[in-house]
Amino acid sequence: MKRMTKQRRAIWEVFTENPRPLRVEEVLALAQAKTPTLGIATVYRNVRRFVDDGKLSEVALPEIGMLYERADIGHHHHFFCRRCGRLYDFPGCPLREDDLAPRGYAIEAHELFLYGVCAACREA
Amino acid sequence: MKRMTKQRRAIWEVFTENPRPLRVEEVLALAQAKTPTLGIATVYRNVRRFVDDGKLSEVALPEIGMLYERADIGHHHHFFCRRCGRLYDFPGCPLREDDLAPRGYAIEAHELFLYGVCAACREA
DNA sequence: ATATGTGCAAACTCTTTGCATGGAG
DNA sequence: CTCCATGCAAAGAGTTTGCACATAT
Repeated sequence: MKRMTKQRRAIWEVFTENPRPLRVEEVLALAQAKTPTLGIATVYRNVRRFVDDGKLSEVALPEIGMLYERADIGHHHHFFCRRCGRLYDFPGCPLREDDLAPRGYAIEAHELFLYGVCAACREA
Repeated sequence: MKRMTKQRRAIWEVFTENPRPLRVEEVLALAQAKTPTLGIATVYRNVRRFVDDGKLSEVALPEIGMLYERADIGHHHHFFCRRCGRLYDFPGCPLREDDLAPRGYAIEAHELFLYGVCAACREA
């Protein structure tokens, strides 16, 4: 990361101020509050860059698309509320990779997506 | 499903002859062997239709995109081999949905994706 | 005979890239 | 002062849609 421009700083701040998976369009909207001239190509270039540098993780959600969140929050999974459309981080992991593989297969990583109704929507 | 055209029949046959998740481009190539004039728009329209009718399931794979497979093969998960790029169905499921939800959340569905190296690639 | 289905091409969405300008170091 | 980064606009990839023609029923 050679130069810290105001655009790059604004994009990074969006991720620290919003600790959940964000879409590129959300990042653009939130960062434009700080740097109004910001263009979407710059957002794409910077999130890619942050991912390459290990500062952001990609969250590729079936049906929803690619989102990004800070990489330093540890292994966890995601829950998508079908009623309100919000995406939640669920801490922890119910899986042991050793138990998942048929003989001969080596599991190196996994992703688990949960769908349902969140606590807030169930109460409403 | 009002009419059984030769295109629709060819597309369906591709799924019965290839019982694994298929990309739209694969479906097109395989079905064109049966119906050379087949266009890609027809494939898109038909897989959508089959999904709506419950005959195909969508398999939305992070990083890979949307694939389709017969809906009658039951609950299972998918394994992506990082070495050869093949996608495998893994029978069964290591999860109990009841155990996954923090208090107040209702889990209605889940998807699990596994990444690693398949048995064939490990032997090679 | 009639309306659904097809094929083509244009439109659309999401993402990437080329290039001239701007600004961090 | 240099070179990396930005903004714009154009280019790509993947998917959807409008329309006239073809065809299953």
